[in-house]
Amino acid sequence: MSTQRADARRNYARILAVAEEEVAAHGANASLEQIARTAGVGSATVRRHFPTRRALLEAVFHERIEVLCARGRDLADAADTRAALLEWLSALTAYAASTRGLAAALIPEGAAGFDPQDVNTCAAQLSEAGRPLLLRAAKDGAVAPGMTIEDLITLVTGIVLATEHHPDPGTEAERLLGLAVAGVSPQR
Amino acid sequence: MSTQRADARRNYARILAVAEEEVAAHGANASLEQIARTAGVGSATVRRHFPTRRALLEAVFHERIEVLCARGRDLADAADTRAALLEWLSALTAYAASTRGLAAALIPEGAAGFDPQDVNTCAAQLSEAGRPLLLRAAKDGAVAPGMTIEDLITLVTGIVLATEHHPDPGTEAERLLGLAVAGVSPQR
DNA sequence: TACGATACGGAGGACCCCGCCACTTGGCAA
DNA sequence: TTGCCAAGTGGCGGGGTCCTCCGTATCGTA
Repeated sequence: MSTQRADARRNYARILAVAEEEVAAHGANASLEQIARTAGVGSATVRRHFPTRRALLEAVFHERIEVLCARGRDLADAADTRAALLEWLSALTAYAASTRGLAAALIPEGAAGFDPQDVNTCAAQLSEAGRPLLLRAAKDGAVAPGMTIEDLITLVTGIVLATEHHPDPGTEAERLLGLAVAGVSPQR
Repeated sequence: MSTQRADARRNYARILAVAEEEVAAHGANASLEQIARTAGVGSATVRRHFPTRRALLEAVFHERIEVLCARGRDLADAADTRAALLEWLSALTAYAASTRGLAAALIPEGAAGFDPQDVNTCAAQLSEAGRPLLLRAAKDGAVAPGMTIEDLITLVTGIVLATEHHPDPGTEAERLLGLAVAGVSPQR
């Protein structure tokens, strides 16, 4: 491993750093060209390290996502399983809403998304982190049956996507999440 | 009114027709250039009739949306107010999920969206149609208080956006809607 | 029929993504 | 240390889009 040349690794890091800022500033489809320019490398180099835009986005968000995963692990043995799940969802929502481009990176690829060894995908990473919380809560009967962690993440992603425009995306997104959690119109 | 020249009106119609197909085929950001080409007009003409991409999308979906509004009116005096609201939401979801680009057109503009006389916006149109249903249901205590029709539409939009990729977007979107309606984890 | 406002569309600039390919450079072996 | 070769680089060109400007054609009317 790491049979990579030293300069290649340096460039990788440089590009990643610049990409972080650029994505934060201009959202999910920041100009790759621009990133290359301010990183001081050719555009081909960017494409070499990150063959697709998604690859770049995922790399950018990877460590950030890790924080959420850690949070999930912390909550894994909380006393109140329902509260734990909800808190994690809330954290996810807040985080996605405050990080430009993250939601877009979470929604699966265009095609009937099955690509080999995509385990490191941000979405998969999050699923791993959240699934235990959902399972525990389900065992306590706190959530509707037949619900998967992917459902929840998709829901959150959607909410964040639809509120990105809003003056205050964060609180708006959390409001809608609360709504969905409580139920728009639960059975009586 | 209609002080428009005849050829202008013809072109408008042609462009709109082509745009419908093109958007259906390639989603919300179909190539305006391409639309102009297959409509047999210059790209400037497209931009003249529809200054912004949103304007074009809204024109494309306007009549389609009207169907949903009519449905809302039909449901306005149903006996079961809750069922009426839910059915409308379901119809909206199904419709948005099966019509490429619609969801994208529903999410408000990038900037802190306040543009004058935007009453004819698709979103506003839908709000008008759905609000009575929500109000009636709320009066019967069937929905959580403090919820606006915009909230619901945003929720649906988000769900559709996040499921667009899915092999079967329609059923997936409706599943998630059902989930949100029933509540992910309602209070006991 | 002639004229003026209205509408058209092509050209050109700016940007972007993408693939190719000749060149440089880093790291290993002698 | 030196030399070599693969790994890595970046610039260039092609194709595409969006957008604006401006000379020109056309419509509708006087």
